[in-house]
Amino acid sequence: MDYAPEKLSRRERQIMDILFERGEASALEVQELMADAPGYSAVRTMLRLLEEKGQLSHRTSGRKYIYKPAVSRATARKSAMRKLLSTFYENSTELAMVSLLDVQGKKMSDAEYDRLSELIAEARKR
Amino acid sequence: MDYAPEKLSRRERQIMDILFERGEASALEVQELMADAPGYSAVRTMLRLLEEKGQLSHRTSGRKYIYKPAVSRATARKSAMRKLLSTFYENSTELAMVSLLDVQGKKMSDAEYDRLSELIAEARKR
DNA sequence: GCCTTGGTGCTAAAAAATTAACATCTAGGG
DNA sequence: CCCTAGATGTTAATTTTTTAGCACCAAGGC
Repeated sequence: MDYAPEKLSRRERQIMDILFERGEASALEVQELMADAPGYSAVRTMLRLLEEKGQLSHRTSGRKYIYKPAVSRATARKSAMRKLLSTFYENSTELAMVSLLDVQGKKMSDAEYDRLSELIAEARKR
Repeated sequence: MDYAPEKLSRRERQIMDILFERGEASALEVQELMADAPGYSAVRTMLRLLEEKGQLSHRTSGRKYIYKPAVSRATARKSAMRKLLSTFYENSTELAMVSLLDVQGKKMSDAEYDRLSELIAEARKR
């Protein structure tokens, strides 16, 4: 299965992104994390609709609802990475890696570079 | 400057993605590339609105308009990669690289792995 | 016990996005 | 010259999204 944010509206997507980043959150927390946040009611309605569509589930904690994505982070990650590759990098791992190494702006530590090399070595073996 | 697709509606975003992937395209081509494509008129309207908002520009080719994103691919790439990292990878280059190496599904050639290692070596030097 | 606080449930209004329809223009073929 | 095909210009209707408002309910302090 994969996660298809293309079907979601702007606000729905914004909320899903927050939940993927955060893991899980209450309506109030979601609101606080939203850029250009609308009113509390609006946020709650969207959470409810997302749940009706099967994008979210919730558990209760005291009187609160805590929402989280219905799809695992791993699944969503994979879909998102694929979409990024196809949209911006002509499906080229190499091009994407150039961006990836560059994007943080600051240089990484030697230990980090070692770790990255190791990841490639592992992938090669497999 | 950076590219902020969060402000765009679902369809607008879908169109921008197509144009980033494709480089440039006419209204008809955009329509053909859209999933669940709406009518031709609808596509044209959205292209016009995107241009009014400054997201696109067009040139003419014969009687046709050929649209392309107002922002460079490099700029959009950087924004997209950053957003991906923060939403799904806790801003960890390493986590992202794991996905990146994994996502294509199939193994790469030795030459490709060599090239990737080289990229890391270069980044380290800099 | 009762009031206040902080949450949800539900409904409807408002705004925005999406779509279609029709008018218009222009190049090219017969 | 005239007609058709294929494109854009413009407007308005429809649908979806987004938002707010109010009713209700439960837990905790006084």
